[in-house]
Amino acid sequence: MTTTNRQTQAEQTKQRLFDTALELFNKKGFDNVSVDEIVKQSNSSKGAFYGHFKSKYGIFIEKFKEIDSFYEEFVRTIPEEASFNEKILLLFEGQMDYLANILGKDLMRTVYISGLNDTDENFFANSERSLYRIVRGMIKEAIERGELQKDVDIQRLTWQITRCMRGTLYDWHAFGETFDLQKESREYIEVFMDGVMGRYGGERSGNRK
Amino acid sequence: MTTTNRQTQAEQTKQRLFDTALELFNKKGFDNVSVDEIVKQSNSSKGAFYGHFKSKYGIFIEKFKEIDSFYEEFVRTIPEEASFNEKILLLFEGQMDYLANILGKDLMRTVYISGLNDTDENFFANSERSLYRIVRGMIKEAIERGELQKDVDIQRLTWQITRCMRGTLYDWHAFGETFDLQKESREYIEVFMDGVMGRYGGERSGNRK
DNA sequence: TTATATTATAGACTATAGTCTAAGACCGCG
DNA sequence: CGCGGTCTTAGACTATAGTCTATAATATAA
Repeated sequence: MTTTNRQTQAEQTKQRLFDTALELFNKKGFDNVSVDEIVKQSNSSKGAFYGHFKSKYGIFIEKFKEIDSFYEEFVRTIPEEASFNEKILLLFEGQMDYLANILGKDLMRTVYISGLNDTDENFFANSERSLYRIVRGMIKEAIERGELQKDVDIQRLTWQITRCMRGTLYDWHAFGETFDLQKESREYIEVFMDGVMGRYGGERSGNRK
Repeated sequence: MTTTNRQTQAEQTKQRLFDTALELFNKKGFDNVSVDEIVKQSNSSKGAFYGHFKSKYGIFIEKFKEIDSFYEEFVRTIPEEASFNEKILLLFEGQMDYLANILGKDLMRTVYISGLNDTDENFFANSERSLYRIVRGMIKEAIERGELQKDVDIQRLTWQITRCMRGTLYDWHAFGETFDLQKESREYIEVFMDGVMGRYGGERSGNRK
């Protein structure tokens, strides 16, 4: 199955549309860029655009998916010996930093809007995302180390912990400029993790239960 | 400042648009109803529509605001003697029931989309909402009763507890049909409240700290 | 190599949310 | 009563996301 010339061309067209769109979005904001503008500046066409992307949102969603390689990189910087609780806190910190400073608020807003529109088949619900695999891994490790009880429902806890992210990120947009993402994120997950450790903490976690 | 005939007329037009729109939304779904269709079926016009509502979303947002009178009613059914923790759990249960069975998922979806679009001046961020006043009231009461420590940051805790609602409701849409709102809501807030009581619980709460 | 099938792209077209302006109806005031 | 001003509404108009169809270029198979 060798790559034909035509496929290469198509890939280049897609890349050109992608780069141009991102550049325009960053310069003028998602809402102030039209698809016509993107295709014109890419010397391309509507047909090409919608052949490569499902919608205008598709550009930002594709960019957003890069976050998974960030996660993979980032977890490697987390010290092996840190406790489960510390690891989760570090993950939140790193993630929020990446979202705010690399991807940006406008991109995240559109991704969250898509999550509400494509009510099925959206990225959040895909349990194979790196993020979910990483959190599941941390939970499994914590169980092995006796930090969490053996009978924790791993999948459920994964959804719950990542829901803390989604809730905080939603509020980041809903609450406007005054919202301090890092601070809010940390304070919130700290409380939640207290609850988690109180409920599911194993013998090695200092849990009194 | 007596109500003029003209104001009455306008109010009737608005009401007609409102009722017709809701009827159509419920019948066909928000995305499958056009504003043209609404105004035609209301024997009205675009000008009238946009004179009364800020956008197509405005209809559902206005309907959503009715939830505040529901909250006011509902809290009166919560037993005075219940603990802070129990009160919060009951509030969540009642709320989710109302949202799922009275307002409906489609309405909630559009309200949550609006929260992401009108990044300032949206309903969530308005701290005078009944919901927020009620939660603040519960927290204050819990402090008075010694269930929470005296130095709890009331406003912060209010935002955090209600963020549990927002996170869960976001997931309700993002995770499609398999998501059991009541179950997810309860399990999530239980963990969070464990964290809250562990951190901020007073002498009367059985907190060991 | 030629004929047939496939596919990427161009761009006209559609659907629809929201804007804008004019006009008519009603209001309050003299 | 009548006049100037104001509010409500009608509906044409604009902007724009997304669809659809035709075409040309390329791939494939004989």
